[in-house]
Amino acid sequence: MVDAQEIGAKVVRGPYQNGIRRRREIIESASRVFASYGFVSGSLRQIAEEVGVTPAALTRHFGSKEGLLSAVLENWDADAEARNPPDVHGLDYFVRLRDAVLYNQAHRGLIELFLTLSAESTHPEHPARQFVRNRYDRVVSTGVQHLREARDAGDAVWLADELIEAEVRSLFAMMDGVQLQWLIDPGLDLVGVFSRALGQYLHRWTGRADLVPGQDGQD
Amino acid sequence: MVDAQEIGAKVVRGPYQNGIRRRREIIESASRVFASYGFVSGSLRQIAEEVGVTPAALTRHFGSKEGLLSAVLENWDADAEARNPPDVHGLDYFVRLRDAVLYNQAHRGLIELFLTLSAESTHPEHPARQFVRNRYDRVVSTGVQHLREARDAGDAVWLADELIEAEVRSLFAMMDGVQLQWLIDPGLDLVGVFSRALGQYLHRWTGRADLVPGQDGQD
DNA sequence: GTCTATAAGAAGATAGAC
DNA sequence: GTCTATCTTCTTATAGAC
Repeated sequence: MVDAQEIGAKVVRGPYQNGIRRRREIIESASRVFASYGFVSGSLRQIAEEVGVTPAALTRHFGSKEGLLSAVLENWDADAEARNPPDVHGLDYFVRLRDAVLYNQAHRGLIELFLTLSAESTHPEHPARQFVRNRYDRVVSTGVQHLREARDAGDAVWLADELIEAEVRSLFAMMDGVQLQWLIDPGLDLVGVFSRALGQYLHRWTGRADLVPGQDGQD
Repeated sequence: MVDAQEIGAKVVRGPYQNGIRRRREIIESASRVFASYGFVSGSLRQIAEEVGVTPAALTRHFGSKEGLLSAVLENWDADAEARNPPDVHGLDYFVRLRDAVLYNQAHRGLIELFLTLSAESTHPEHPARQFVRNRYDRVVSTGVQHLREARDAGDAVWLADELIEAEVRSLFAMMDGVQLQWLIDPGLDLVGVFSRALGQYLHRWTGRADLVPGQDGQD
């Protein structure tokens, strides 16, 4: 990689550094605002105020409000991708979901953004519709792949492929739903309820009882 | 009941009838709009246009936009209340959930309204926040009550009360989540995925295998 | 890069005519 | 009961100064 400051034998004192930092600040602020108010109701003004610039600066950076949404979604995806280790396979993938929920509990904005945009993009003309749908397809097919792997390796009981998809879909549905309940009532023992239910899925798939956590959600 | 038209021995040609019908039309239209766009983004203009009146007529009827939301929520609650038969107890209550999902599938607006408002009211200052939270508490405690009843009658295995609440919460979470997936991708076999997952809960609670439906979701 | 100023429109709500 | 007309505020986006 060539350092941008040395291109053309002339040292360019960088406005770039500031621009990149600003861009990141804006995306983070926009994520918060879209998470709280949705894309339609969240305003550029609000985001600009949080960052400490004017709304005009935002459209300058991202072209339009939808451009900003795209940047937020890309950022979200990249974050999520970077977070899950690539060497986890089969049943371990599902055991790890407990960590994902733990992470979400500590980063409320993430799950808020996901659920808010998901519900909102239910509408056919929502700009994030395709993104949400593709993401769900990806998540489900990843889950299916891992459960199939576990089955073929003999770690899980035999399940027909259609049943595997139904199992994976209902597991992720439960995960989303519990997180929604937690958003509505933060007093809920999110990790406890989730990991117990997760344990029931693992128990059913493997026949092993040692995968069901205690009632406090600890192993 | 006294007929309003006969009060005071004089026949009053009723503007009431029209008013009541209008009111119902407005509430139905508002339910659709709030379901599609959420409360914050859904506009009085849009609703007024659907009904064929001006926005001023709406604020005349309901005082404010929030007043209209209250009417929508009350209407929704009353509908739901009227729909579930009161003589269903214990395990039957959960078996009936399959019918509820079937009904929701045929009335997409209902589940759309619920999920849209739930996600939206995640925000502390949303006017429907308390309503959504109370409704969830009611749903969960009703479920807990029925499962406890089943347990005490010997229809379900013994489960500690805290475990019962976790089971009920994860079941309703799964139900919401599957419905969300269906809203995002209407091609999904909603009833199939749900009733299979429901069957797994019933199977776990009772030990009976005959409660798990076939892979096509039929009994 | 960020600003001010402003365009062009849509929002909720109110006043008063009919 | 519903209308028209109007008020105030807020929206996204653009033009041009610095």
